[in-house]
Amino acid sequence: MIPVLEKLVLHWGEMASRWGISRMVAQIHALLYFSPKPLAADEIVEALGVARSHVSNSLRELRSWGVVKMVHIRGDRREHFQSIQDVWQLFEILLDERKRREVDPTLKALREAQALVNDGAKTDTHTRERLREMLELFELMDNWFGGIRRLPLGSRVKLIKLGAKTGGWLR
Amino acid sequence: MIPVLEKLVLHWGEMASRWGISRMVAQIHALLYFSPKPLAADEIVEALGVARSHVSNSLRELRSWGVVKMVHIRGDRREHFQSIQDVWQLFEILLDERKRREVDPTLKALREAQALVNDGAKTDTHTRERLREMLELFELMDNWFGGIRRLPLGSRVKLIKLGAKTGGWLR
DNA sequence: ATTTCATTTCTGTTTTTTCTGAAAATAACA
DNA sequence: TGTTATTTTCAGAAAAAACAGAAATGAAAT
Repeated sequence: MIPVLEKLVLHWGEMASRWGISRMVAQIHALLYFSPKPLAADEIVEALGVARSHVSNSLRELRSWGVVKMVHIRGDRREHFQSIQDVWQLFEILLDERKRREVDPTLKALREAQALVNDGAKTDTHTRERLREMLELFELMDNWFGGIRRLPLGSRVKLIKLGAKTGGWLR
Repeated sequence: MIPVLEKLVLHWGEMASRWGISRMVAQIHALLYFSPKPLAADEIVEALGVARSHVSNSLRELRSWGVVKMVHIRGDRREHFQSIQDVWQLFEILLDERKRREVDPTLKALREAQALVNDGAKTDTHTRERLREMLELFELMDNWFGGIRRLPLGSRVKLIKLGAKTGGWLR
């Protein structure tokens, strides 16, 4: 593997635990994203020095998220895999996935707790107030996300680019 | 523990792994956040049925993030702990921490890789292009975050509330 | 149809993370 | 200062996650 590529793949792997995914899944994705051509499972095995079965399972996970696609290369019997190339599309999938896993379940739990309180469950005033505020925050996040998600991708990108400029918010 | 409170604490614990923190840390924080009064370490031990030492370590972590403070209760020799109560402040700390752990190191790695390429390291054209795009995205995120972070908290909240409204972005 | 190559499933091992309990350290009180 | 209450440190046990390798399944080619 070319040094620069190797460095990136290893770093992706190191970051994996912080991103809440397994190291191998992250490494494989980095490899596919930065590689100039689709790779067969065996080539991934060779590049990363890992068990064939594990590559198979990791690829399944990546495909289930929609960040990696299977492609057929003519003249080769094996399946090949390639990552989505557009960073913004990748970013979007990542964000959706995180919201689904990290926000939605808690929003649900908070609503259920609120429902219990409304039905007269015994609760301290202070607890009730904290619950109300926390639920409000999560509802707001949910709406915010829904709102920005409804815009076409191009507008979202523009919006972020605007916000990145100094003073872009001040209007 | 009151049922509603217990439900919330258990849920926080379940979500912990998805949020990239340990279960106990999350449970303790939920307990302190929703509880009407500061709690002593022993009270946490009793409420959660966990080893004293573990509570101590988890509290240290929470304090290092600044989400939990120590308070003295007169007439009680023991230390007591309470969570920051303002949800927006909590949210902010969480976001800062995540950026620090999940974005900053990768931004650094991407810059280093880019520097290698600029210094003439052998790289495929395609790889180089993917690197450039990915770095651009991360730089943008970094700037965006820096920009919004520079606003006073109140403005940030307003901005999110605006974005949450349908059509709030369309102007 | 059977042989061959490729992929997946499954079981067990290794590694990592979380958590415990005893011992050491620290701080309050008399 | 000595005594007791409280907190922290640390080594290792228990639980969870990542990973390997063999066996089973499936799919193309002759």
